[in-house]
Amino acid sequence: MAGDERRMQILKLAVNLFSQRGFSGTTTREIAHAAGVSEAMVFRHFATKEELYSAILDHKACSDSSFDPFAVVANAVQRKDDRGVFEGLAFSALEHHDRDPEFHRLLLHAALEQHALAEMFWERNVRPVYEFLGDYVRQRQGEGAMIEIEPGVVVRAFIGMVIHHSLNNTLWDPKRSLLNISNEAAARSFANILLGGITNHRISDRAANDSEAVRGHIPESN
Amino acid sequence: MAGDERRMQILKLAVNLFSQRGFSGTTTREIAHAAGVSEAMVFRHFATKEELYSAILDHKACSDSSFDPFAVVANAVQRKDDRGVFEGLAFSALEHHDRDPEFHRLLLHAALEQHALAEMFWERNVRPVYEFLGDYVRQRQGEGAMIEIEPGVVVRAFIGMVIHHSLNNTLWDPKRSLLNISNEAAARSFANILLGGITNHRISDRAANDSEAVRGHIPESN
DNA sequence: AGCGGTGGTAAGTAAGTACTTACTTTAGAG
DNA sequence: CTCTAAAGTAAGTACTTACTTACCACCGCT
Repeated sequence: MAGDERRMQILKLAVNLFSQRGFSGTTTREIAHAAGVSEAMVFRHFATKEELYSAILDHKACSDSSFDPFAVVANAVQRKDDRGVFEGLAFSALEHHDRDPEFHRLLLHAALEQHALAEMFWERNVRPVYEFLGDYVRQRQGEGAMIEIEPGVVVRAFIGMVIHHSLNNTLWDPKRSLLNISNEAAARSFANILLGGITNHRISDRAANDSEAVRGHIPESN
Repeated sequence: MAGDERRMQILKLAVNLFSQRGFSGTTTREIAHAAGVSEAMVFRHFATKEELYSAILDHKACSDSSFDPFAVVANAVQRKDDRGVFEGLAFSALEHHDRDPEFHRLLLHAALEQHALAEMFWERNVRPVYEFLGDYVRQRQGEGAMIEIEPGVVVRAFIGMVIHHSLNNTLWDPKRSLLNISNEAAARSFANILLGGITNHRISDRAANDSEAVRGHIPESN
């Protein structure tokens, strides 16, 4: 087997193991065995276990990405199609996660282990989305299309819905016993909730933003 | 030092280490050293490393809980105070997570490692909340107070906002460089978004549930 | 045929790893 | 003070870990 081919094969098998057991839970022997070669072969292609791990995260997070959130929503943003923006983003993110469930686990492991590449991923892939979406919300607020609310919290709420849904599907409830719903339906519902809420207000009573009714049910209010 | 006292001390120190490095990333020697005793002492109190780990998860998830979501919202549920229910729940969950950030990490590690107690926690602590909130939404829909939408997806969306926010604060962005907001404000905003959405609809145009505009921007629509 | 480079391994090594054993110290009851 | 039970440890054991070394087999090239 050619060098590059074997390298890729080891990498692929290692992804699988690291995503299931984490860095320190995976042994180089297991990786070698899974790839059907001796341990020495692994160490010919990757100087250390850490280097193999980094190569994986690097490969997954950067090169192989294949998911460009900006391209997905560019069209809708230009047309100021709020539903298009949020629903499109949610749908493509959910699809991406479905296509590569290992990545989510891998990333969580890396973040928990405080691996440098997890922070890099955050800075390079997450922060820009937050800022981009935040700007969009701010713009739409300026146009009077959206209520006055801290844009950051809107973005957090929406990304929360989407990521948490993926996290449930891959980690907590892979059988989907709690909620079994297509990505289309989920994306549509999340966008609907964000944009319209769930209460049946025929006349918008949004003005009462800090309604009195809320107070008093929150323990330790300050 | 008395037996129970030492046992508790070891447990406490082990929580800290396990939450930071996970099960296989933490050595019994580190635990012993952190507690200021010899390894033999750890194994006198806990037969195996696994038993210590389970004792921690058990202790954290069950006994020490100190967070009863049902008690928190019972009052608001009875009064059909939607904002009270969701804001109260969000706030107390966020406060709880703030008070015990190690637990979130611990739980994630356990889930990634597919530890049996993670599933148990899910079944005993998460599923009931989903079902309870789902029932509440269903009831309010029956009363015409909420739009017709799968209750499960509403609950998922809301819990997603809250949990994802906590996850960001403890794991991804502990410096809160992306969003620095009090738990009160976050809970209020999340509840507002869920209940009212963010668009500035003076007249509710919610009827157009499956608006045509959305289609066509979603890649691979089936 | 001979030769060098590449793909491959068996058999190491030194430093951990979880867990044990055999032993000493301490504190409190009679 | 004496006896005992529990708190505590130093120094193991058997095994695993990441990583090396020394060597083999094949294949294209002159």
